[in-house]
Amino acid sequence: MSDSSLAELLRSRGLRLTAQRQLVLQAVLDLGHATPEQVHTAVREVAAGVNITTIYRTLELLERLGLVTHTHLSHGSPTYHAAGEHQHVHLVCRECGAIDEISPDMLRPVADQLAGQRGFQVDIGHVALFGVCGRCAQDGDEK
Amino acid sequence: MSDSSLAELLRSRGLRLTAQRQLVLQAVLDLGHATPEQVHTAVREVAAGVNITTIYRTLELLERLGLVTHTHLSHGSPTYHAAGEHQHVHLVCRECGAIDEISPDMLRPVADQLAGQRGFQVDIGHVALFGVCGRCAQDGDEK
DNA sequence: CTTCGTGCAAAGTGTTTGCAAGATT
DNA sequence: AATCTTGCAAACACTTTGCACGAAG
Repeated sequence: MSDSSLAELLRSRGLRLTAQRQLVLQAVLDLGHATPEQVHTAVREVAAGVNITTIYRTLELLERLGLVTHTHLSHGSPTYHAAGEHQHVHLVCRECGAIDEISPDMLRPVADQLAGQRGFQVDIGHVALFGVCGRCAQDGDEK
Repeated sequence: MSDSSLAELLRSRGLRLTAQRQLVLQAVLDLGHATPEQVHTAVREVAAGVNITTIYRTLELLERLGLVTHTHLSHGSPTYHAAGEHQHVHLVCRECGAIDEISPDMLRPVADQLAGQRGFQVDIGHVALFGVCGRCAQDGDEK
């Protein structure tokens, strides 16, 4: 389904549809959100020879095309999402690293306020809230 | 002022008070928020020979001691803050990279809701909201 | 004088770049 | 056939580790 839109987007810019590009996009769609490394692993399950360099280049390309975006959750590598999909806000636990998702509606009032006050357009689908999750908060109390 | 608390914290754990540790803490306090590299630069203005390795190790130590924390704003290096200081929420512009700060009060309702609903304790002082700042939003429109 | 901390150099990650061979249109 | 893409290898930026010397308690 999104293959056709990928093909169109590429064609309209004089770019080419390749197996790698389809596979990377498919991997991001399948994985929900994933690091370049995770995408690489997923892609290689189907096409063994694909190089990590191509993953990076393709993710960047797909982002320029507006098909995916990325966020930075905690340390290390960025996480890629399909763009325009069910957006979500990430809750990242500093203790255990768990990543939870909540509806972006929760932040809408804040986003509206910021847009009104200073014209800042919050990318509401890619917010990460750091903190301590319920489980770890309990564990901490017990100590 | 915080030198004394640093000294106490170190002593209570059998660790030693060194010039480097004082300087790194001071740099973080002075800079408000800074990357390891920026801390390094600041420290070297006072003590030329201090190695970047020591900056990393000391920031990690100060974080364990609860004196500083770090966040990830956009790509690249983490940003260190004094812990417990005037907290702030970061607005990071995806286009121009500008970092703005707003009061954490704005997020308090959201934080309270999350704490109530699922026990997630948002680290409200270290939230980064990504998006497009007012200036870049305008520029984008004109294209 | 004992143990901890630092500097230095080297090894690790994760990511980007240059270029020739290969694929797509 | 023309030009975009890929793979490979090397370069990079940032961070961590091992070890011997130096410093703090």
